[in-house]
Formats: sequence, C-alpha cells, structure tokens
Amino acid sequence: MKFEAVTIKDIAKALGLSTSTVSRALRDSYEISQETKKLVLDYAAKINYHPNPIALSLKERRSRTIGIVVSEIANSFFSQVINGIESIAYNNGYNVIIAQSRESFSREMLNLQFLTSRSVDGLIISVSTETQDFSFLQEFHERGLPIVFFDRIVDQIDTHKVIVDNYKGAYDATMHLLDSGYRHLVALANSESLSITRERLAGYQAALKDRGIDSGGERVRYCKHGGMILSEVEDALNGLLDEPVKPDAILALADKLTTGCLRLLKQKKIDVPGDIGLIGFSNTDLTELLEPPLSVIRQPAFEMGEIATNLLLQLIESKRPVTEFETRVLSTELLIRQSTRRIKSPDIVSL
Amino acid sequence: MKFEAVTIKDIAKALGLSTSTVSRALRDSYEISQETKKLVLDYAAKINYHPNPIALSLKERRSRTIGIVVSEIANSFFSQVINGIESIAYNNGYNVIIAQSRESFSREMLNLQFLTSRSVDGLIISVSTETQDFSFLQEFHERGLPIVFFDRIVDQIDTHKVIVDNYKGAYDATMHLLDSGYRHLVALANSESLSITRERLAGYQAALKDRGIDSGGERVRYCKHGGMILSEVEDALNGLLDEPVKPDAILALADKLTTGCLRLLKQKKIDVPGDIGLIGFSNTDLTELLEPPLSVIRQPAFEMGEIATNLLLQLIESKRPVTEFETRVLSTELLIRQSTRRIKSPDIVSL
DNA sequence: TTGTATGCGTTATCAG
DNA sequence: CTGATAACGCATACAA
Repeated sequence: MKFEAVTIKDIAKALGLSTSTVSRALRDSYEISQETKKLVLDYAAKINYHPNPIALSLKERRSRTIGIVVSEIANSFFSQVINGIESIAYNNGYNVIIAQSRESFSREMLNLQFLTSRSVDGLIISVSTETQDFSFLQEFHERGLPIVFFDRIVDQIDTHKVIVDNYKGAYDATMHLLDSGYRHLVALANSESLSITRERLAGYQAALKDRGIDSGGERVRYCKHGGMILSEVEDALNGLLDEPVKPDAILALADKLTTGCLRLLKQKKIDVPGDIGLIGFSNTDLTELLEPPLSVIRQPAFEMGEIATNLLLQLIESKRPVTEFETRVLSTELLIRQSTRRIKSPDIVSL
Repeated sequence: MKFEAVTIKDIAKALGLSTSTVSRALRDSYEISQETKKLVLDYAAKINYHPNPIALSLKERRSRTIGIVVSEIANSFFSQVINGIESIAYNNGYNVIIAQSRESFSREMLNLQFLTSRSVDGLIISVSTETQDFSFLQEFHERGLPIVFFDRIVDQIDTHKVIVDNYKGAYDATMHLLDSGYRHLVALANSESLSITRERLAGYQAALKDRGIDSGGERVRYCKHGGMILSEVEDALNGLLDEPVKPDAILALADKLTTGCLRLLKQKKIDVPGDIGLIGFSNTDLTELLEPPLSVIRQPAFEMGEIATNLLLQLIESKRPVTEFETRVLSTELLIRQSTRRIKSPDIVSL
C-alpha cells in the first residue's frame, strides 16, 4: 500500500484539459480564461491537490529547504538556535532539515552528504568537536553551496558567520571569579580545534594576566568529545582537581561541560560554591533552579539562529556571487548568581 | 551562483558511454563488463559523484525519509525519542526530517503538509496539545501514509502505537506520595484532549480511590498549551494552591509542567518538599542535581523512538496492506529521591 | 554487454 | 487562450 498523491495529470484527465493548462491555472498564469481557472482551482481544492515538491525541486533545482547541522539537538543552546532558524525560515517559505553530528566527524560528513544531495539550498552549521579536517566543507563551499557558520565557525572558509563574543564572555566570567576572591582557577575546555575553545581560553587567560596571575598553562583540560561522554569530563575534572595547587574555582567553557561538571561535583560531594566556585557557559534554564543557582554565561541563541538564517537567505537569493562576507558578533550575557559568591562584594546579583 | 552537482550524464559524456551503462555500472547491475564497471566507478569516485535523491525519489516514488512531528525538540523527552528514531533510521538507510508543532494545531497541519508533500515515506508523530480535530491525520492515514503514533496517540486512528503505561506511572507516583504521608494531593495536567492526560489522570484518581480518599474532581487543573507558556502554568498552579483545602503535594503530569512548576514554586519561595511535595513526569537529567533532587516519573524515551521506527519501517516496507496493528506499552520508571520524603518510611531511595 | 526510449510530476517554450 | 513537447536526473524495459 502506497501513499499516492493527486497529480496535475489526475486533474487534467478529470477535467478533460491538458496538463499545461492545469498547471497554468494553478500558477495563476496570465494567459488563461477565468472560467477555466476557476474550474481547475475548484476541482483542485476539492480533491485536495498539492504540488509535488520533489518534482518541483528536480525542475527548479532548488528545494526551498535549508539544512542545519549541529552536534546535538538535545543541547539547549542548539535547540534554541534551531527555534530561531525555524522562525525566520518559515516566514520566508523555507523549511528546515535538521541533522545531528553527535560530535562525530564521520556522522557530520554523512549528514552533510545527505543534506546536500537532498538538494538543500543552503546550510547552517556549527561544526562538531571532532572535526579537524574541513576540506569537505571547503569543497561544498567552493562548489557554490551557500553556507553560514554559527558558534563553532571555520576560519579558513570565507562566508558569513555568526558568533558571540566568546573572548569577552570568558574574560568577564574569569574577572568575576577573581573579584569574588578565588585565586586558583582552572578551566575545562572543549576540543582545541574549535574556534570557540580558542577564543574562550584566550579570554580566560587574558583576565588572569591582567590581574597579574600566572595562568600556568597546565591548568586547562580539554574534552575531545565536548562532554558527550561523561567519563571524559570526569577524567578532565579529576586531572584539574589533582593539580599540585588545588583549584578553588572552575570555569567550564561549554554547555555540556558545565552540566557535566555539576553532575560530577555532586557525585563527588564537592559543594558549589562552598568547596569550589563554578561558572560556565550554559543556556539551560534549570541551572537557575539549583541551590544555589548557578552563575552562567548565556548566549543569545535564538537571535543567533535568526541572524544566521537571514544571512543565509541573502546568500541563497542573491543573483550574483557575494564577495563581501560578514561576521556578526553578538554579546554574551553574564548571569551572576549566588553560586560564585565567596567574599563580600558589592551586590551585583541579578536574577 | 548555484551549487551544481555531478550527474550521470556528466560521467557518460566524459567516458563516451550512455547514461544507462553508467547507471548500471553504478548500481552494480548484473549485466555489465568488469572493465566498464571499474572505469565508471573509478571516475565517479574521482569526480565525487553522488546520485541525486530528488531524482531518485521522483522515480521510485519513495524518499527513504521519515518524518517526525513533535511539539518541540527542546523538550528532553522528545529529543531523546528523536535520538532513538534516528539511530534505527540510519541503520536502515533512512533519513529523518524533524518538524515542531510547538503545541499549535495550525503549525502541526502546516508541518504535516510539508512532510507529506515532501514525500516522506512514513510518519512518526506525537500530536500537539492543541489538536482536537484529527481528521487531517485520518485522511493521510486513509490515503495510505504509514503512520506510527507515540506518546500522545490518537485512539480513533487504527495503526501502530507506542506508549508508556501512563496509568501505572501516575498510579505509582500517587501511591508514593500517599505512602510518604501526604494527604491533600492536587494534579497539574496537560490538555484534556490528550490521551496521556486521560490515562495519567485515571491512574492518579484510581490510587486516591484505592486509598479511600475522595479525589474531589476540582483538584485538577489543565494547561491547554501544555506548559509552553509559563503564565498558563502559573494560573493553574495558583488555582490549585488556592483550593479550600490547602494541598500538601502536587503531581505534575508532563515534562514541561514539572519544570514549570518547579520554577514557579521557587519564585514563590515555596520549598519542596518542606512546604509541599512534588513529583512529576520528566526526562530532564538536571532534576537530579536539584537540592533536594526531584523525584520523577521517567519514560523510556530512546527506546520508544527505536520501537516506533521499527514498526514504521515494517509498515513502509510491507508489500501487502497491514491489517493487524499493535500498541506497544512500555513501563515508566519511578525515580524516588528525597524530594518526596516526608514521613519516615523504609529506605526505598534509589539514586 | 551496451544503447535507446520512457516515465516519475512539473513548468517553460513553442505551436496552434 | 490552450495543447503538445522537452527537460530536470535517474532507472529500467526493450532493442540491438
């Protein structure tokens, strides 16, 4: 049993017209008699006709569909971005196809393969943690596939990008920890190959330097899988806790690392902020429900999605090749809550 | 500038063969010389040829794609289900297209329109809270579109369904609250039109009845939008708290209601479980990090996705019309944590 | 073993 | 104003 749709042919046959006439009537073409048009339209509505977009795509060589590749949709940051993308896409008559790389390079390639071959008109992507080789993306780009990067961008590829000010976000958070009296900071980072990791780490180190604190290169641990595997976060965290100089505060540089870290500290019965300070990148609402509520660096995810989509549509619909690409940098929001309070400090608590 | 893919024609021209020969070589057809095959395959690999699935879909009248409709992907229950669906789909060479209804009937219809017209081979859906009229689904079903319902099913439509034992889940949770010494229970429910709401409520009421407690029909409040709007949850919660007999425990009958409720209680500075007991359906990991960790009724989401997909593939690939449909009922898991402790009771705390 | 012709659903082009 | 035809990329029945 197959799901058979109504086609133009069915209408033509039923009405004793040619397919071209029917097509014209449906498309409201200029040269068509009012009565024929009405006849066709009425009948089409009656039998619930809908054009087959597959056939349309084949013909028009466009699908009015944009592809999204993220590491995982269960990450609240990404699902917020997707919501932003969708809202703009739908308003412009586009649909979206979402694919998850799950931080795996091979899955990312497969997905990309699928999306492009499935004739998406453009691509919005935040590359996976594992991805080091961007040649396949480069190739699609060179072959003319419109691409917009967000969050985890690829520097080498010249196209529109949407990011947050990761440097400042990490810098401010670090400063806040220092202002709260913490001295022995450590950082939990994503894969070194990611743009966001480098930027955030730079902000972290700059803040330490500005305060005349020896950053001590060792006091950073990387998670190759971006926290997808808890054991990986555990190893990194253990490494940090075992440092010769015991850390008194942690900066977690990614959503999944923040929640993973929280989870593990709880497991180890290490109290935040009693035993150790913690601040991290996170878009998860529930962090505010923790006791005490966790301070976080929040990214304007929905907005990022919207902007990325607008840029992509611009790319897709521009007739001539675009030569000027822009990188939009949005601000992060530092939500300070009690969890990073240590010493008395002016009441800068928001929320 | 358009993204132009390599076609069979290009290969044929370059190699001085006909398109059919190339096609046969690529498809590893039986009647083809080894050398020609190798020639074609090598060249195809070299220029990075990939068949155009749009054309394939048009030809084969199938897209090897399954559509998913959920209310929102940011809900951890649904994103876990999606992961389950994807894992089976990919293993069988299928891709998925995800659409969000955001609990809106009109969006659900639009999405369905899109998915079906986009020639998905089948559909996995959990209907939106707002949806009361299932005729459009019924129509697709009658026209032969394979559909599998999960979680929020439509009783009237006869096809495969995957659900959890909502009755028992709610029953057990209610019993646990009663066993913990709570007496004045109230329930926060989703839209009445949803199957899950009716089942869960039935479990709740049955437990009360079994304990000889007057369920008091009034002590339930519904959220039409399933908690998508916090103010809606707030109204419902306020209504419950204002009951003549003050409630001492709340049963939240959906993921979004549980987190929304938590959020609001915090806002109102009502302590859980000090001031009021709370237990709810939730698949969010972070609830275990709360202080005290929240007791929840957890659904085997990933597994539901897997099962639904297997059933769907069965439907899609069966040659003859399926006449026997089944409804798989999975067990929920009641995770008891301190948040529902009130009176001394045997230590049944897990996790 | 390979080439030619046809059709999937649609629209653009050209003829009537 | 309307009808026939070709083309989008592919697979296949049929012809050679």
